[in-house]
Amino acid sequence: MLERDIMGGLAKGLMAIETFTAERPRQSIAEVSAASGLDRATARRCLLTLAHLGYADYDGKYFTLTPRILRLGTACLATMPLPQVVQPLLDQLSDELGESSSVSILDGADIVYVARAAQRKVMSIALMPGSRLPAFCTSMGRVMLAALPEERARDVLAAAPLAPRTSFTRTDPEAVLAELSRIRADGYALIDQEVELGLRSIAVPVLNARGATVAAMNIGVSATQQSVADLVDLYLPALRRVQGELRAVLR
Amino acid sequence: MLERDIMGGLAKGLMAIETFTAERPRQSIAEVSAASGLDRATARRCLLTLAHLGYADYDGKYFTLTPRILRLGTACLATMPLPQVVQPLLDQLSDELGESSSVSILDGADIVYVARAAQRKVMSIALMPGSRLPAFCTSMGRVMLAALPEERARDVLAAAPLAPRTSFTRTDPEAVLAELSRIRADGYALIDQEVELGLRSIAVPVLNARGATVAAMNIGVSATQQSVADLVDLYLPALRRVQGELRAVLR
DNA sequence: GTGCATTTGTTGAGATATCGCACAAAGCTG
DNA sequence: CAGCTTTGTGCGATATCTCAACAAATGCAC
Repeated sequence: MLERDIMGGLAKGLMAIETFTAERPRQSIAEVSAASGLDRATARRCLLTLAHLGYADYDGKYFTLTPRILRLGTACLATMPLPQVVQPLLDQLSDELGESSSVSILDGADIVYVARAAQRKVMSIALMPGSRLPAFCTSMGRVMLAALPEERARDVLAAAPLAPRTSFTRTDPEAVLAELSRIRADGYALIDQEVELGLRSIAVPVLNARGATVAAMNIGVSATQQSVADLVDLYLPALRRVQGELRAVLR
Repeated sequence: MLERDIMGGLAKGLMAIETFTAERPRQSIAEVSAASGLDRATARRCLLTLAHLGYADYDGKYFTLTPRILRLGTACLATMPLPQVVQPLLDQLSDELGESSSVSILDGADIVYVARAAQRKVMSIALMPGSRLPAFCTSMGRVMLAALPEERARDVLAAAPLAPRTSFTRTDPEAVLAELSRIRADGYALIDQEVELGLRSIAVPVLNARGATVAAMNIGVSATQQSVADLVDLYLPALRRVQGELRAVLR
């Protein structure tokens, strides 16, 4: 923390918050200290401050985050015009095709769902706005990686370990990079059971009026019911249509 | 900030983050300073810290929050077993009735949506997990207020100004308190266009195995299509059924 | 249980960083 | 260019951080 104009206390507090995950929803002072690398005394003061402000609960031993924490994130979700704009279009698209569709944005090596219209349950995990998946093995993630300068995409792929999620997952960065250049040429990405067995998905970029990629939009289908060719023949045209509608609306 | 073990820097930073709303997605240093009450120099350091950590973007003039902020909240969302548990039941309920249903929890004087299965668009505003509405005028909010000790509910109603959202909104705390005792007796809450014109809604508490109210679940319908009697006759039984299923599952 | 080793929560003091104020610099506007 | 608003920057006062020590709690072997 030697840089001027950087507040160490804020950075440490946010680090402490991020140590709370689905696997560790309740943590003691020492656990937060170990997970964050903060001194126990510092972790303790962060947590007491969070409790004092209502962002955390404290039972004398363990801390848990309260829903108040969500205010920090929702300000950002509400900030983005995207969810409001795309939700009705997504609903319509999903109804029309009878399949789930979603819009997500890129955050580092993850995609973050910002809107979703679900139909049947193809996936085992429940996706909702705010949910995250790795970018490298998802159709939407690859679309957004393809929109980055090649060097940036390479950095993202090098930073994460590319953990396989199924036997189909491509884990070689070079193979993914090659796929990205195909995506750039074709304007869409297609994955076949790389995220989850039985799930195929096709995605296109969501472009703004200036042609910049601001998000990605996909349709996910059951591998047992739809072939790869179906995805391109049946669903790509619909995605392209909504892509055009969105492009006209987004500033 | 004279209290021991309270970190002023963290508190100030979180305040700065909370000044970002849907109405003010992009803010300058002076705007954040004015909105938060922080000194400009302090607001500047907070914002630069957030930008340095990747929680905010800075174009030299305006700051915007990045999706990275969502990590803080998603840890909490993922923490709660509720969303994953209720989503499938909510989907089924919503399909069966052809109406939107939601589950929310109480945070202070607000309800926070944690899961939602949307059908037609009755409401003008888009609701999604993380969205907030005032508790006093919503069916789910009243269900959860009714579950509090009377004194706590009185505090909540006294703290907020009870701003009317439509001409139907009840803004007298005593009237709402009387309604709460009716809700305690009947086990459900019903609102008629108090949140938005044309919207009626009925809600029941989501109880855990020990009978404690952990959330609320509702169904919202168009006032032009469903009478108040319909809500009780047609939809309450379905809500009660799901309530029972949930109670068996929730620890 | 008892004794011992380890972990955890808390407290204190010096070193260090931040806060808020005042002022300088830089844009805007007419 | 004057007047106003906003942003950037030293500086003393003040609060926090780090590190250590210590007490309480916990775990464990027997």
